[in-house]
Amino acid sequence: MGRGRVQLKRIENKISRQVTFSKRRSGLLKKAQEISILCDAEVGLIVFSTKGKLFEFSTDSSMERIIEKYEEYAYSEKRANNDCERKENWCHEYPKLTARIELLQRNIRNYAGEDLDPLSLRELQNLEQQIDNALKRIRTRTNQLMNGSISQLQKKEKSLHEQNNLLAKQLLKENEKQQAEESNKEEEEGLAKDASNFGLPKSPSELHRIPSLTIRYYFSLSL
Amino acid sequence: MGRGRVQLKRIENKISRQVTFSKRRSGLLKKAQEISILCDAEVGLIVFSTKGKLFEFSTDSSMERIIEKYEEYAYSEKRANNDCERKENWCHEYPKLTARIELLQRNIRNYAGEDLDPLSLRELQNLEQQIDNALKRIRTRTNQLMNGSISQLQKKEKSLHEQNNLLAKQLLKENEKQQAEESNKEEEEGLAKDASNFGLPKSPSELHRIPSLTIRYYFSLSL
DNA sequence: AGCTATTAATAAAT
DNA sequence: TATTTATTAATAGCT
Repeated sequence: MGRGRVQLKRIENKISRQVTFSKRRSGLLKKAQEISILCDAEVGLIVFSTKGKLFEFSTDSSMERIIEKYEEYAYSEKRANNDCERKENWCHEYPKLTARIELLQRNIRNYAGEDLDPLSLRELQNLEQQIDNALKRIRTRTNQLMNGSISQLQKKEKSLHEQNNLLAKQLLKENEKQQAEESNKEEEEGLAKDASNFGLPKSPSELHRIPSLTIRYYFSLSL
Repeated sequence: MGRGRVQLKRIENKISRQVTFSKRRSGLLKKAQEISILCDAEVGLIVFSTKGKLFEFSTDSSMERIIEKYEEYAYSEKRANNDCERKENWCHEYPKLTARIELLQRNIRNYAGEDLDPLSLRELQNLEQQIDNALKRIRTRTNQLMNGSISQLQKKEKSLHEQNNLLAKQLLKENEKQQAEESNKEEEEGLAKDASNFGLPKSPSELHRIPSLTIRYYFSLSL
C-alpha cells in the first residue's frame, strides 16, 4: 500500500527508515487499539525505535497487568514444577543455556546475512553454500505448494466445465420442450384464429422464448 | 478496508467479533513483524482474545527481553537481573529459556531449508526473500574480503619488488667494492708472489665471490 | 475457509 | 515534518 511494493528487509536508507518507522508505528498503534475495542481483546504493544525510544499501547493503559497475565500464561506451572528439579544444577545449567541461546542467535544473524565481520573467508564461503542449498530447498517446496494449488485449480476448472456442459444440455432440453409447446399452441391458435381471433397479438410466451443457447462460465485463477 | 465503514466500537455480534478478531489479529502480528524488520525496531506484541487465549509476536522471539527493557524504561527500576537473583525464579526462568531455544532452533532449521512443511506459501516466500537478501550480503562481504586480500597481496608484491631492487643495488655495490679489493690484492700478491709465494693457492675470499647477479624473489598468492 | 468490493494504509514525491 | 497522491494491502460482508 504505497507506490510500489516493499520487500521485507531492513530499509538501508536511514531517513527512509525513520520516516517509515514513524508512519508504520502510528498505523500499528492504531490497529492495536482498534482490535482491542472492536473485538474486546486485551492488547499490549511495546515498540522501541532503533535509538531506543519507547512507544506503547495497552488496553486500559495497564501494560503491567497484561505483562503479568502474559508471564502467567506463557509458562505454565506444571512444566515449571517438573523443571524445578533442575534447580539444584542451577550454576551448571544456567550459563549453558544462555551460552546456547547466544550461539543460536549469532547463527541466526549470520543466516540473515548480519554480523558477518568476524567471519573468515572460509566460514563465509561455507555459510554461502549452506544458504544456497537452503534456498534451493525452499524454492523446491514453494514450487511443490504452488503446483498443488495449480492442480487443485485445474480440477476445479474441470468440474466447472462438466457442470457447465450438464447445465447446457438441460437448458437445450428445456428449450426444445418449450419450442414444442409453442408450436402446439400455434397450431391450436391457428385453428382458433380461423374461427374468431384473427388479428389479435401473439401469445406472450412466444415473446419470452430464449433465442439462442449462449452459455458462459467463469472461474478465477488466483494463486 | 472492507465493504463499508466500521464504527470503532465493540462488535456486538459474537460470530462477527470472533471472525474480525481472527483476521485483524493476523494482520496486526504481520504488521508488527514488518515494522520490526523494515525499521530495525524492537517490538513486543501481546494479544489475549476475549476467551483468554494468548497470541504474541516479539522481535528475535524474545518477549522477555523486551518486557525487561520496557520495565527498565518505564519504571527505571531494574528487575532482579543477576544470576543469583534469577536463581529464585528458576521455575519461572528455565521453561522460558528452553522455549526460547526451541524457537531459535526451529528458526535455524528453516533458514537451513529444513522442516518447511508447516510453513504456508506466504511464509515460505518471506523466508525465501530473507535468505536471498542474506545471500547477497554474504556475497558482498566475501567479495570485500577477497578484494582486501588481493590488494594486500599487491602491496606486498610491490614492497617486495622495491626491497629486491634495493638489495640488488647494494649487492652490486658490494660486488664492485670487492672486485676493487680483489684487484688491489692481486696487485699486492703479484708483487709478493714474485718475491716468495709463487704456486700457493688463491685467497679464499676470491673463491667465495658471487659469480653473477641473479636475483630472485618469491611470494605466494594464496586466497 | 475463500472470495471480492471497498476502505485503509502507506511509499514516494513534494 | 506535513501533505498529497498513486498504489498496494487489509479486511467487511458474503458464501
